[in-house]
Amino acid sequence: MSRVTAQDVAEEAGVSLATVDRVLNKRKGVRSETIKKVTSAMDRLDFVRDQTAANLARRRSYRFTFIVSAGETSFFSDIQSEIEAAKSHVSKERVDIQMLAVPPLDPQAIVNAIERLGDDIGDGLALVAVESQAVRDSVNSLRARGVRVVTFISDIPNSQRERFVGIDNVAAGRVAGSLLKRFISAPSGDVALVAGSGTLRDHCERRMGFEQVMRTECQHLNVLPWIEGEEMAGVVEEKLSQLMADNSNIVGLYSLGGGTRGVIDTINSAKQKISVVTTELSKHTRAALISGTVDAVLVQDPGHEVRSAVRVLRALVDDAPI
Amino acid sequence: MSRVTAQDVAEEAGVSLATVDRVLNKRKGVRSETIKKVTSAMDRLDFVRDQTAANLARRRSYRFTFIVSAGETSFFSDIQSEIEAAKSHVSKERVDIQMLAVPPLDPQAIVNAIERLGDDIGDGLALVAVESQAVRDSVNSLRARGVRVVTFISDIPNSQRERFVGIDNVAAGRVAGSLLKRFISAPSGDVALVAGSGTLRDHCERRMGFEQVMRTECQHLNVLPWIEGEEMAGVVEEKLSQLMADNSNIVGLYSLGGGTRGVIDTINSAKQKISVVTTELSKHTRAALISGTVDAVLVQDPGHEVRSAVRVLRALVDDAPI
DNA sequence: ACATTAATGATTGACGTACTTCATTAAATA
DNA sequence: TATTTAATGAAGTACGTCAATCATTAATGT
Repeated sequence: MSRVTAQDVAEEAGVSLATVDRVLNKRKGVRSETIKKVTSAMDRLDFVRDQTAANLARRRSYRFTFIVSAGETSFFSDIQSEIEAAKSHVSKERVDIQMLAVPPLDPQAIVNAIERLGDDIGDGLALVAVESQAVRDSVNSLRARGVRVVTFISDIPNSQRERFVGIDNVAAGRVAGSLLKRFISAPSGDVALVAGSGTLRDHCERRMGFEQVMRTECQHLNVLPWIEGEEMAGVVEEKLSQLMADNSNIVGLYSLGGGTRGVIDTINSAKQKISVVTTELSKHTRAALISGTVDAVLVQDPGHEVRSAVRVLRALVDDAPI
Repeated sequence: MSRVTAQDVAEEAGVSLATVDRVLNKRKGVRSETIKKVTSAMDRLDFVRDQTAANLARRRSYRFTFIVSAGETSFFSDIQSEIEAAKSHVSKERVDIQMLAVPPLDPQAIVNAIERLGDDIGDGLALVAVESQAVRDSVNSLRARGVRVVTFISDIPNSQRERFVGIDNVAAGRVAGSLLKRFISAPSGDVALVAGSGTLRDHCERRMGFEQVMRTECQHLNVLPWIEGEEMAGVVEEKLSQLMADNSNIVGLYSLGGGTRGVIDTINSAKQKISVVTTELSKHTRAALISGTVDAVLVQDPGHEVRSAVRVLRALVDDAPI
């Protein structure tokens, strides 16, 4: 009934506990023949090493850092509270999480934060990334130091980050596109795009997916150049109301992240009937969904993302399959 | 740097380690005054007890049982493989998971399985429930024995199950309804509903949400009595093609779970143009989505559900907040 | 003042693994 | 054969907590 221990393996293999330990931790000084004896005994007995006991003995406690944007959007404050929640949850299992909020859309701020942390960054970093060569370099040098790095929400491809935790943003953009296609009944017209910034990979990817659909399936619709709101509702509101004043032909809008509240306020005070698809579920979008201002909201669950990031980082540190 | 231990707390409080332990485990024989000294020392030092070390000392290993339907739908086989994946993942952390697949839609099968398991059920049970008094009683008696029980995917309200892990099915139904509303351009017509069974709470709830939207926002559409496919593609295909042969006025269809493959096959071979919304992402629905047979698929991520169930069960056993 | 009870300390051996040290054995080399 | 080298065993300490035992001290009742 009770679990198989390394001691059991030792007996089964006819060797000493010390040898099993040497095999387990890949230390030298064991003949390949005996290694085989031990490993075969292991899977004969279905041995799985008790990672928690191992961590105890190693006196290893995982230390992870989360760097997130301090944007004023409720999406990011949601993420922060989810990280806090995860933190107190996993602290019972010897994993410490520290969170750093940096100014949004500022690659240098991220780089500085990483520099300032130094070794205090711990065993792993989860990063809401901004695409920039400086950040990429920073990530790569962390990896060279053995720090495990994952990106979440927004990715930095071509960097040495080991994983991206999050949704398939291109697919999300495509879904938004096909939804908007259905919602728009007008025979033709313009479609507005509102985003946070072109340096955010997730925004670019959603845009890609969206434009794919528009190009192939909605020749009757014309996608306007996107509005960059820099994660601030005020900026979005200003730029968007300007755009809508200039252009009375807008029939649809896709808010693909950042400053959705500004979008909602603008649409509310406008007279045009516009079909709207947004990202991020918050109290604002929820209300707008119910009132009919917004036709659909594409949700990503921040709690899920945070927990996945922790899980993946832990697996990376343990060299376990994901 | 290193973590605060119970020993540190003892020194800070000016008591012995034994006393701290008594407080920690709520054992008797400590004056309430001393309890206060200890607890205040604890939060002065930010002590969090190392749950993994505690489990080791207690030689506690969590044992959970998952009971799922052995339905032929790919949704359930997905769930089964996700459970297998979770199993090997958490086995490193002294939690053992056993999975039992029972015939679908058979409350008695669930009850029998629980009886047969006896104490072998372990510390907790995660159950894909079928609504029935027998199952409810069975769950309640488990709870009385101290076994923690959560339902997932489908709930059994009014039972003593402690949590439901899964999506808000009423909301999912509403989303399906409002999507279908947009997709259907015909001025009037009938809408077909395909489900697994009325004894599955999740199906009923999705139906509720769906009909809510239809009733309030789609007076031009008439929802037909639902088809129960009993989780078998063949049955669905038979009943649905019959229905479509009898009724040429069908303009929309909501497949709210179970036997979606049958729906797709039927629609494919029919000549009518019908707007379709389904649940469960699988290779069939994916293909149908791309080919245009299906207009939208509402996904729930089985891996996420399984991991949540494990997490919740563990927290329940530890008496930790969720 | 004495016996009784309750509260606390001190100590110890688990739990399953990591890691080190020292001794022993076997095999390879001179 | 003597000597070096490599492989293994045996034994111990540590990690942070649990749980039990026994000894000690303080508070209570008679």
